[in-house]
Amino acid sequence: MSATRLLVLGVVRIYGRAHGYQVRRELLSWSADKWANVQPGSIYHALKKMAGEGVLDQVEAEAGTKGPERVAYRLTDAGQKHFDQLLQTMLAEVREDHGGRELAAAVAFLPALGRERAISLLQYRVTQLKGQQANLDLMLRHGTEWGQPEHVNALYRMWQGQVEADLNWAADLIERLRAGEYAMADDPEPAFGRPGAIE
Amino acid sequence: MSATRLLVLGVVRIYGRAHGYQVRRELLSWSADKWANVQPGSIYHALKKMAGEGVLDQVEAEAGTKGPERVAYRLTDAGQKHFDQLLQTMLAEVREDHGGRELAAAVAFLPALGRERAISLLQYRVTQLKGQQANLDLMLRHGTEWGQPEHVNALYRMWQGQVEADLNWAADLIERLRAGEYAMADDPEPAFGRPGAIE
DNA sequence: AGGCAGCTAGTCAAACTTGACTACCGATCA
DNA sequence: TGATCGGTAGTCAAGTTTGACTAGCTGCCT
Repeated sequence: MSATRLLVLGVVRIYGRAHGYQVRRELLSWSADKWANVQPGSIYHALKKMAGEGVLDQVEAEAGTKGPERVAYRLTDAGQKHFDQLLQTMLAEVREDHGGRELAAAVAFLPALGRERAISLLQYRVTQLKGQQANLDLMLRHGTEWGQPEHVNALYRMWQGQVEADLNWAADLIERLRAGEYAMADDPEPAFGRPGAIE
Repeated sequence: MSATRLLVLGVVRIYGRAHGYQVRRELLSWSADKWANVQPGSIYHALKKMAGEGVLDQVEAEAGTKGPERVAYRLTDAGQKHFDQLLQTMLAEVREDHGGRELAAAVAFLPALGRERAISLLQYRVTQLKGQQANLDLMLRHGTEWGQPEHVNALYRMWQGQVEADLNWAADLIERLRAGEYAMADDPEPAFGRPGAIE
């Protein structure tokens, strides 16, 4: 539902100022149309919607530039906050993220969170996932007792596998971040030599 | 996109004849509003749409029954075919199934496929997943060479984990089906004693 | 010069989803 | 008796997504 918003907002943030087609092209180059299904219409819609909400500012294109309209946008302060908010929520919260779309979008902007912040959000995610795991275990054990057809177990096993994979991934990512892997926005000395690779 | 269709169609199929609220209640009792996000509007919409397409027949409610309208539906022959078609596709095809919604819906009706058919569809799925796995491996190995920011690796690892979980689940389900687990629609002697549990 | 292929930029109707809302009925309870 | 609570059945406007379509410009070929 808001994977599109995050992606659009994030791309505008990267460019500082961007018009619709620019966002569209960038996202296409990330193949985001596949893993987050962002279609042109959704992008332009999100842009307009957010402009209406005040998280984006419509900046007129520099005069004299030829071609069609080309309306450009820029993040407002509220926009920055909104971006952070979305990013945090999507990384930390599990909810029925339809197909990991939102999580994937969040990971795409991972460095924008600080290293420590990313780590604690992921820890929160891990906690939630453990809770889900416990629930699913219960379901599997006592589900058939409670009159459900047995093949529903296959469903529970599927969800178990997904939750476990997510859990392992998150735990692994936490460790990598702790080890200094990946360049994060708040890393000191962003000089050459790559700040703190595996060491 | 069509998880709703399959669920609605499947419930009507089970009842033989059902009206909207009945379908809605049944799906709610499966918590399908959570794992497949089926909301009332979608259900009634799907029902009408499919009636328009000829896969469902509008049967008038028996006269004299009180209360509001209560329009009932029944599967046509085309409806049976459509149901089979959807079920097969969603079980076998991986595609960007947004959040496993479609797969979950398919598993809910697993017994409706025969045992052998379910097995071969799952085998097809396994094949596809192996292909995806190979692709992701490539991406992970040569991705950073190709100018992508390193944190994109976290994305690939996430997808890898998901694909692997799906793969293991499918393989496990195949074995369980082979071992005779779960009552399938085409099992011989559906007598008491549970046909062919683990043996 | 003419033309046409392809990129740029975005629009739009149709489809679908959301979930709050209406309205009817039976039962319970003071 | 009549107020009101909960279950039944469905509608509807608003919001969102889809992806095919329009239309201007540029560069290149002939």
